[in-house]
Amino acid sequence: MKTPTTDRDPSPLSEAGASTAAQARFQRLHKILRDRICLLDYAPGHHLGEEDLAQEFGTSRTPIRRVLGWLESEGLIERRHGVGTIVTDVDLRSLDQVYRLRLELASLMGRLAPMRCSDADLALLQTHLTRCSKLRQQREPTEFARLNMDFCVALFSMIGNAPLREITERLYFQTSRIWLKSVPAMDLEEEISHFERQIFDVIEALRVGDHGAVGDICRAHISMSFNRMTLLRHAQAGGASLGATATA
Amino acid sequence: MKTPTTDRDPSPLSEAGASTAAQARFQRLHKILRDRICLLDYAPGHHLGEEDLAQEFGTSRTPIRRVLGWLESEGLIERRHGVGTIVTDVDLRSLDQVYRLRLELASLMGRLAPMRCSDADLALLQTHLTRCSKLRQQREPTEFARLNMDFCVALFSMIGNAPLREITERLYFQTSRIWLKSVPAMDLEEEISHFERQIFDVIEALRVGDHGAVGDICRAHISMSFNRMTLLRHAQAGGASLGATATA
DNA sequence: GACAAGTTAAATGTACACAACATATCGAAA
DNA sequence: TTTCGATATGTTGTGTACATTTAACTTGTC
Repeated sequence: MKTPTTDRDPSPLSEAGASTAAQARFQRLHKILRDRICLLDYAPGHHLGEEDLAQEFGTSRTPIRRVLGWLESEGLIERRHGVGTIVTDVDLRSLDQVYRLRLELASLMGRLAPMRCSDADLALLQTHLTRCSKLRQQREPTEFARLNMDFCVALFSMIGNAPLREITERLYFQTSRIWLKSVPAMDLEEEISHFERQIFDVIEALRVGDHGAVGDICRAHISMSFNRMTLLRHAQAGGASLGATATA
Repeated sequence: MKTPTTDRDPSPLSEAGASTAAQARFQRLHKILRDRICLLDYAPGHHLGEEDLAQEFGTSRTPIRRVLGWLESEGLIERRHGVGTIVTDVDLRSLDQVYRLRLELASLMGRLAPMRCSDADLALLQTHLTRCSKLRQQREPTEFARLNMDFCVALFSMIGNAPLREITERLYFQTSRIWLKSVPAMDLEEEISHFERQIFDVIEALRVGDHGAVGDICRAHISMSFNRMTLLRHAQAGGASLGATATA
């Protein structure tokens, strides 16, 4: 119950689920650290000490180093000899490129191959919708972040084209935390409202069996979400240049 | 001179070029092993012993293990505790999925962002065209494989959208060796002829500045190449079921 | 007071010995 | 002859001590 580890998902990382104990531990640690990074528990620039992590998880540095190597290959952290391991940040130019690509990939989601959507999957998305409704009253950014991640992971896991699925997940994990950084400064209620509508529309499209529409819905929401974030950033930059109230 | 290591390419793997000696060695080993896998020097199923590699490159197993971990994250090898490390194979279903995705990504090549094409890049592609012309008389599959890889790497490095560039390279390295396995059974002269036309057309499009056309040309050639390979496979399968001359 | 060289501390990279694991081999009993 | 099992062998995973590198601190001099 503490760590579900999602054993219903046959291919979260690359291929079949963990067979040996070592691979199981590897995937567990990988997911834990990845979530900490993507949920801003480890913000960009945060220092990750191998020794500290080894002590926390009761192992030596060796398995930790393997996990860190994987996270490095995914572009989430950066290691420098003699300096340390830090969570990477993404500049606005790169972020813009990633989002433009994500728009195109979203269109392909249900078109290259039909979505793999069982009744259990639909039920899971329904729970996300319920969680989102409750969240409209709580308004906790942390819970919003986790719900967003849970929903996206669940949705992406339904993508029929395997390489597209992996790439979509990869790009999401690379950029979600950057978007998340802007959430506190945004109108949280509005964001939650938009997100709730996205979940609702996606469920509707899946229920009807219009898999192409799922991609279009996601594309539209990704686009609008990115636009709101960009607008916010420009407003902040403008306000800073005028009133000099920013931290910089 | 022995190992060019392409220091003109600012971002072959993930980010900036190797700064420390350790990272330089890592990238060198990574490129060497990746090329061996993708050029079928290590065919699918081939066993890669950590101890052997360590001895060959004059290091301990530790740096080797780091490189193997990276190759594993790229889907080129598979490691199993107590068994060994083997080069992965790709079944036809997965191969079909990858090619369908590559078609779509090719269309985006010059559309998401303009190609980064300098005069030096054009000159490099010209040398590829020259090499291809010479190859029409030599007809060496190995050289054809290397030329194909050199051209694709050079072309992909011009993709303006960084994440699309990385993904395109990644998918190419994942599947090129599978296509390469079928080359010996194909009409090599025809393949070389097609490839030469592709290079010529790409150069022409780049010279005119029609970056969108570059993607369309590549898409067309990828599509036709995959069709020829599929046709060949079906012919082999049909012949095997009729005459029982196959290895199976 | 400012600057520069040496020193110290902390981090990742490396090497090696050992543990855990899977498979092949050999042999004895039914 | 067949089958089951113990054993031998080879492979990757882990733990640990040490080397290498970087940045910050200290200290001495101009």
